[in-house]
Amino acid sequence: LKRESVIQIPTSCFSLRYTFESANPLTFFGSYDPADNSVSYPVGRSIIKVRSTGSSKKGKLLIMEGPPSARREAISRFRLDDDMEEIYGKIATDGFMRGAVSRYAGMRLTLNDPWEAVLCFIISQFNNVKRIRRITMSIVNRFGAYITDSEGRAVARGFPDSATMAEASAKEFRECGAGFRAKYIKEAAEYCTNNLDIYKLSRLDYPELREELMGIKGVGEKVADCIALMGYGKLEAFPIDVWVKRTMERIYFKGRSMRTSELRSFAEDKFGPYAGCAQQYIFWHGRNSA
DNA sequence: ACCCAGGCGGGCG
DNA sequence: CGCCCGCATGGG
Repeated sequence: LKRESVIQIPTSCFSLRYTFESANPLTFFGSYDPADNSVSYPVGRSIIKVRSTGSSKKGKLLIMEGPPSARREAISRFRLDDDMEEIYGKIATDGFMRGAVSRYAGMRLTLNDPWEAVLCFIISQFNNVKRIRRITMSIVNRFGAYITDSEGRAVARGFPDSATMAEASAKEFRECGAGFRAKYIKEAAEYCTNNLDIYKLSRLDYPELREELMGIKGVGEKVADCIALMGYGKLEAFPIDVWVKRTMERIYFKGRSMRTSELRSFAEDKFGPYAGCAQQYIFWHGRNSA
């Protein structure tokens, strides 16, 4: 019997719950258990479970169960090496941002597998959070490879890779509830299997990466920025969706209607290299306080 | 019934 | 370029 490893690491300024709930890829294919404040999600052929203890004076403990790689995976996935003092200092520069950072203290961006990010954010377009999760889970449950326990019993499914999904038809994605996005999913799966190795794009800088990603059908400016941010960790990426646009117009432009290009350059000037982190707080706080 | 959702592609001027 | 439209589907 293979014994799963349990690792504890101290964390500071980290909220597992806010991080999970804030509509990032983990929200769409992971699961959160409020009973023990834990998040479980598939990585390869394993399930990783991460539990965060209550606050202590020395910070919280993060307890991980899973394969030996669980520690490294969780540190990467939840960006635990980020210096939140530094980041908050750079983005909490006005009343709204201080309020957002205070209300959702410890909410982190997540860093996900690029294909996970491509699929989740294609599904996200012109959609709502609840339905994004239902569609994503439906696809995982239909196409993901079984994950088995030590006795060979299937306990869950992994995130399906692009090659597996490229063999499926748009009709099957429509049956998962994807609607008009089904054809984008089909084409993206084919493109990322046959024409573009998205795992080799990590070496590109943000502008180059953005252009490459926008070569995928169904990936425009906003979705490309989400993928750059949450699939490649480009913190300067600033995705502008309806909530970010509305909130920025309300807070910074007296309710005037602004072009996306104007909001982008405004954010670049105001938040610089941490614009993506600021964006997550604008999005989530703006949406939940509307 | 009507409006909206972490937008995008295509067509038009 | 910028702007406008249709788009699948389900919840408020």
